[in-house]
Amino acid sequence: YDRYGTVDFSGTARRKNATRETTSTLKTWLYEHRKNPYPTKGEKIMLAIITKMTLTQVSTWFANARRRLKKENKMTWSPKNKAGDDRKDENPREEEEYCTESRDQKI
Amino acid sequence: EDKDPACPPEPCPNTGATQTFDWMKVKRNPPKTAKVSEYGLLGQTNTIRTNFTTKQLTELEKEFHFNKYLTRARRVEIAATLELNETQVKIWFQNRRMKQKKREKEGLAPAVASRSGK
DNA sequence: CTGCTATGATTGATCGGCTG
DNA sequence: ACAGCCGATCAATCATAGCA
Repeated sequence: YDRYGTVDFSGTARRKNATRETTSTLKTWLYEHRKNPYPTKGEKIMLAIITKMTLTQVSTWFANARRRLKKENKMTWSPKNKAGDDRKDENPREEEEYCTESRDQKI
Repeated sequence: EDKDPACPPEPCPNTGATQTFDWMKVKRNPPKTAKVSEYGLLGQTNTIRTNFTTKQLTELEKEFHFNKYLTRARRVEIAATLELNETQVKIWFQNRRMKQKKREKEGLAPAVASRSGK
């Protein structure tokens, strides 16, 4: 459809949410690589096969997941609820003085 | 490499530690589609994602159908006609090419997953 | 049934690398 | 030197799924 020309036409790509197994696989990979959650093309293909998703969907999933995580800056997604327990992240942790890297404001 | 035999349906690692990895700190430069508004200052005219009008998109799409790549001259022409930056036109074409490629690749071999047919 | 949030997809634009 | 392209990713947003 046309990027929001509101041309919605009946039946066009019914976006379906991923199944639990699928998200579980992706989340596991993401967590195990939380230091560098950027799967290579080969890894994406592997994950795509395992989850039966397309390469694009896997890429999109990771892109969205990464952004979400970054936005919340809190890796607390896994359980996110269910049983009791949960939120608990005090400490705004804003230390990290602005490191040295900074955009040289080339005068 | 690769150790993940069981792979329980639940990562459930939660260490509580809200670590912040460097990839999370990556900030991108804000789009600087500077266009110097005719209205003078008024804050940076744009710093945001420009929204192409339907007309502009239609023209761009039409041109794209004509040729996938633009020449400098053509780009200048189009930019002027649509009131866009040459850069915006250039970027639009690049993105459009990538989009097309992706589409082809995908719409031409999605059902590879064995038959499981249904 | 209603409202809201989680999530998949789209797209203008950036980043780094490569090339003519 | 250097601009344009590619591939990947970002960031903001749209639209819908799905649950309270």
